[in-house]
Amino acid sequence: MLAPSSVVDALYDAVRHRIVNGELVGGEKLTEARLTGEYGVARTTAKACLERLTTAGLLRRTAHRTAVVTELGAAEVSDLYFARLAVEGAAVRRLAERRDLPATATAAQAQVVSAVDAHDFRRQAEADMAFHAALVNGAGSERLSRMHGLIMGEVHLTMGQSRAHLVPGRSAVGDEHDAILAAVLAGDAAGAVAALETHLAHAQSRVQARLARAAAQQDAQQEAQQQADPGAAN
Amino acid sequence: MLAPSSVVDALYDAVRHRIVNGELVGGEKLTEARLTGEYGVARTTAKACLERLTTAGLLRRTAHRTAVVTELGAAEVSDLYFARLAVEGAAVRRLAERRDLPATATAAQAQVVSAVDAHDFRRQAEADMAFHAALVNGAGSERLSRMHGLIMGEVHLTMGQSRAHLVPGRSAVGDEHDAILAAVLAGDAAGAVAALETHLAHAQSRVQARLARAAAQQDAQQEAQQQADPGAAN
DNA sequence: CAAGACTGATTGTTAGACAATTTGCTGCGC
DNA sequence: GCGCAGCAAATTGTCTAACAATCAGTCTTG
Repeated sequence: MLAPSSVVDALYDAVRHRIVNGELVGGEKLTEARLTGEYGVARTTAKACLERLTTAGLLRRTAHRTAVVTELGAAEVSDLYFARLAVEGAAVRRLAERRDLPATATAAQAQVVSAVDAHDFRRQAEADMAFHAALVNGAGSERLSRMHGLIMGEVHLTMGQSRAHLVPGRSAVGDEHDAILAAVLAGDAAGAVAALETHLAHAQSRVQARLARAAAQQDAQQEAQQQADPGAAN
Repeated sequence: MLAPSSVVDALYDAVRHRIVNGELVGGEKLTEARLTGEYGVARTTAKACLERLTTAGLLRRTAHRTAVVTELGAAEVSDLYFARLAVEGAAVRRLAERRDLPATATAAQAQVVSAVDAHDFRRQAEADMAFHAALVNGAGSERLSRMHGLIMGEVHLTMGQSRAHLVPGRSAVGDEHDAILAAVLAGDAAGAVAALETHLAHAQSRVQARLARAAAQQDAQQEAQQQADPGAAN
């Protein structure tokens, strides 16, 4: 893993990690001056970095307004997974048609299983991302990979938010990944896509459930606060 | 159509138009200094613009090297259409499942037909882009639209190169568009996707044929030159 | 004739400046 | 007390100028 030669690249990676690791929480503001101060770079560089993070979906920004760390709502998560299925589905279909099982995918899958066994959520998330990226890259379409990269930043975001999530069953994730790989290997395009679809549906429902819990918790907090200080009600 | 409020936006649009209209030909170099001089903007602005054009696929650039206008080869066109089918296919499938015919799509289709009748190739290309964009946007997925935008720049490129192309049959394009819309309206998801697939396949084969002709022509030119000056070979 | 050094062009990054815009606050009138 | 105009601070958008790093071609030299 070589260090990025460009300052903008390095800064991008640094901030990206802080975001997906939850160090920079959703809704937090990120001014150009802040990056300038924290990393000792020129404002021009900071601006370029923010622009990239914005196109990657990790930040939201409109003209003349400060960039804020993306906070995905239920509808947006749903949209994200729809787009994800479109891209990964195309990749998996092609892989199955060619009976081409990318070595990187099986390697990543092994990492997932190992991380699950070790209860290492961070590593599991990374390996899961690597697995899906391997499927798409394995399809050998530069543009499909680019499109995938465009949305995987946001996907990573939903995983960062789930650091403390419960492990589903024993390891539904591992089994579902295996099902996809098996169908690909069998040359069963429709089956592979179907397996991918159910896998993504499960993943999404976990995210949505956690989102709903978080929203309920926040509501409860607000209510409690309101009861303690009724005058401050909107 | 409001003028872009940002200088970078305006510059981006201006250069983009010059590229897709063939004024800036494939392989041509675009330095930051050149934009600075031609448009009277700061180099910072020019650089930001070039970066955007690069992510849109209209330019190619590697670190420390001058950006050049993208020139698509046969393999890249094939890849482009594969990615395109993945995105537009997902959109059309969703539209059919909802039996949702976007008004913008039918409007764009009318424009296509009218442009075909008028033999106005430029307008036909624009309307065709608008039609496909309307299908995707009609699906209502922000991320799918973003991904589509990521590759439509390159698609536009292939159309700009075909300014002088022959009209296929009478208007296969119009009929194929109609077939897609009909299937969507009938709620026939599989049929709509299939219609889209054949449409895109035809479109691609036209582009590839033109590409092959151009390559053959270039070879012939090279050969003639070589015969006139044999010593300069290789 | 080939390998290496030099030169010009180009990009990457920084610093500082100013205009335009947004935002939060202040104070005014009601 | 409340809404609203306006002001001040913060922030972004763009520009100018400069220097270092890198690349492409040329030129020298053995």
